[in-house]
Amino acid sequence: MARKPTVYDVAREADVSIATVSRVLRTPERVRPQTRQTVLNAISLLGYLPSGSARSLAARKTNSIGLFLPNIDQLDQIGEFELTSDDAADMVIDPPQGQEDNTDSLYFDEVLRGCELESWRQGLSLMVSIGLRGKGDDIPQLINSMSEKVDGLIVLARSVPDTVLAFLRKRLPVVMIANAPANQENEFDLVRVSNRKGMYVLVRHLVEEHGVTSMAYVAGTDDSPDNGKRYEGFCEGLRSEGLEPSAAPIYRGQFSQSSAYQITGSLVRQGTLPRALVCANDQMALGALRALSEAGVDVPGQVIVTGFDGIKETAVSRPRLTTVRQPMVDLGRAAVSTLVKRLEDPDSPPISTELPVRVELRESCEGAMD
Amino acid sequence: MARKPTVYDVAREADVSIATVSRVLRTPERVRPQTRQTVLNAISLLGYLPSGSARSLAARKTNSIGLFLPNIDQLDQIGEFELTSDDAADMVIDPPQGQEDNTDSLYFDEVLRGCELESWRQGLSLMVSIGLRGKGDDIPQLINSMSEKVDGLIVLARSVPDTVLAFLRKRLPVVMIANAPANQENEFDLVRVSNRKGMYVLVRHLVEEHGVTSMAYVAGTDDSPDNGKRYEGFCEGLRSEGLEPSAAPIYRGQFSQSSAYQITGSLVRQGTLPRALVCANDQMALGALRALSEAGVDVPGQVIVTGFDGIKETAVSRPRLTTVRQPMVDLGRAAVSTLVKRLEDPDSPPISTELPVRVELRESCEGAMD
DNA sequence: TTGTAGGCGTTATCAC
DNA sequence: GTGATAACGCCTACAA
Repeated sequence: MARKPTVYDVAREADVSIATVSRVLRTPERVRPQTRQTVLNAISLLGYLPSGSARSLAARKTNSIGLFLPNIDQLDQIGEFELTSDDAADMVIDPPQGQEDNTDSLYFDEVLRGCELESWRQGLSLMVSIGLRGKGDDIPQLINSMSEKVDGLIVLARSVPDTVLAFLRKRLPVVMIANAPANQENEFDLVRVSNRKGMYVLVRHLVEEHGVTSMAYVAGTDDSPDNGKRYEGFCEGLRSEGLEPSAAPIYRGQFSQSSAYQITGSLVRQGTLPRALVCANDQMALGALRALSEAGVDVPGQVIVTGFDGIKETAVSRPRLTTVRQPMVDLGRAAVSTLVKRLEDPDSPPISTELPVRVELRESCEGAMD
Repeated sequence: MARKPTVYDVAREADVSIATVSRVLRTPERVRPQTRQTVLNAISLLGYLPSGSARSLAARKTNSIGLFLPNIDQLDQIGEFELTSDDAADMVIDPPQGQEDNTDSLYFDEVLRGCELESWRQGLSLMVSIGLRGKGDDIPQLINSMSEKVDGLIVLARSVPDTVLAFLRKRLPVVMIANAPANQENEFDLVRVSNRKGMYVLVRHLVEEHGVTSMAYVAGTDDSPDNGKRYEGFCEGLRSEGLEPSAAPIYRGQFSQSSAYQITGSLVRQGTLPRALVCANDQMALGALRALSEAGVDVPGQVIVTGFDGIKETAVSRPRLTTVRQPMVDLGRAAVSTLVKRLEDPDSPPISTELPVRVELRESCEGAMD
């Protein structure tokens, strides 16, 4: 493979000017069919492929967009990767499961799918990157890696530190998925789900269909807007049923299985289990389920448990978990769609979209009133 | 936000030449500290961000690589996406699970993670795209979308038609994950796992530790090289234990849960269940498990079941499934690593890497001999 | 150490 | 319908 052919090579081969070659590619109808064919032949003969860089430079846009996902694991621990061909097979007995946090990645992967899909439909290329860790030192690296190569950015909540976010935002359009930094909600293009409404509907269902009057809220970290919105919905749901939210205990978890596992364990030992444990996410609901199962507490007979997010495990746990499913793929698609709008019209006011969620009823609350 | 600032703006602001600005960015040590600082100030004052296109054009490389994943769903069915803000929540009872094929995506997502990770480590940007469907019509679209913007490509097996693959290969470096088109195995840079060895070790384990002498192979589609290699390993395993491979029945599935579910159901009804069902992938093993469970057949007591791939469900099924785990993240990392080598040295001979797999023993074959 | 100038491969605006 | 030619924003000898 010699040097890559350019328009000049094609032009020479077809005996036309480079302008004509360009036209054949961009506006074929403005070229006489015969000339066009000659050029096309030359192109395929030489195996010519236009240079994206040159094209982007001239057109002043890249037709690419970037997506930042949160970093799952500690990237710090990632070392060299050694390429060694090794036709072998180890054997292990009952391998431990991965860190529980990994299941989060499912969420992101679906969002990614959505972005991929919609970018493809819109004729855009999608550039993907894991987010940055805390230190701002990585900014130069970030710049080199991505933002200089795209027309706009999609950022999943908390995948990029606020300072970096501010930096990027000054330079190119940014769409946030899930939520913006505190107090800047109406300055960003935003795509999110109706956390509040989902929890609201769920709580009302518990009261109306299952006669639950005593429920506790197992919260996530308080700095999470998701958690905040969900708690709001929880309170509103209670209130709309004539129940007093302040009478419902809050137990503070960390969005993790283990946190809810411990909390639930304590409640069992103290004998202070409510009729229903409403968890701020699925991971915690699963943790609660595990603790209850180990304690021999019947779900949903004695205690109802609900989650939030709709991760895959909810459909295979025992009992299967009632949850509020987020439309993750649509989140991605909506984000791309929003970004495209923003690129077309840079000065329009912020676009905010709230996608509906879906309450999915399963055994963990089913038939509990009977 | 006015027009984006360029080197010229920065140069003017700092009262230096554009060459100096460039040097500050690329080779800071060759600039007097004082000048450097002036330039840096101007840069941050203006919010200057170098243009990736221009840089790539001048440097004759993009520092980006592309990844093609197979398209999961039928993209044809994907329509417009309408942006509508809708603070709502539906409710459904016991929603059906997604199409079973979706679990495949887990596999790809992990590969993607690996690519992402290693690209990041190597300072490269990663461009992601779902593959193309059969028709070659999409080639122009493909060209515009991706190959013109990257230095090299990573392609997951069967995510791109062979014809398109041939086209791309002529124009830029391509690394295949899993396997190359038939009869071209030694022309490609390849990264794969030791399917053969994994199955071999598994089969020997079944014979030696569990005394299994009667086993059946539940195959995937025969056009799959994976399936072929695994079957080879199966046969070799038997042979090495003094058993005759041709005496072991093959049941032809489609890599899908339902196919194995039906096959297993038939075996139950016919009363022709072997001591062990060795499945070519996890999906089929799960299907078999389901059929056996419904028929009241004890696993592993009466029948041992094994899978291949190591998808997440294997760790939560009942009983949990013995399987051969593919190091999916490492596949991705190895692919990027290979591509980097190829880019550094375009003319070296094809690089082929085979990563070791890991046999994971769980209840579906545990204690079966006791 | 710093500046000048040519080139990277396209697109787009003019004339012809 | 086609062909010069000037951007596009950056890099990099080569000079100064």
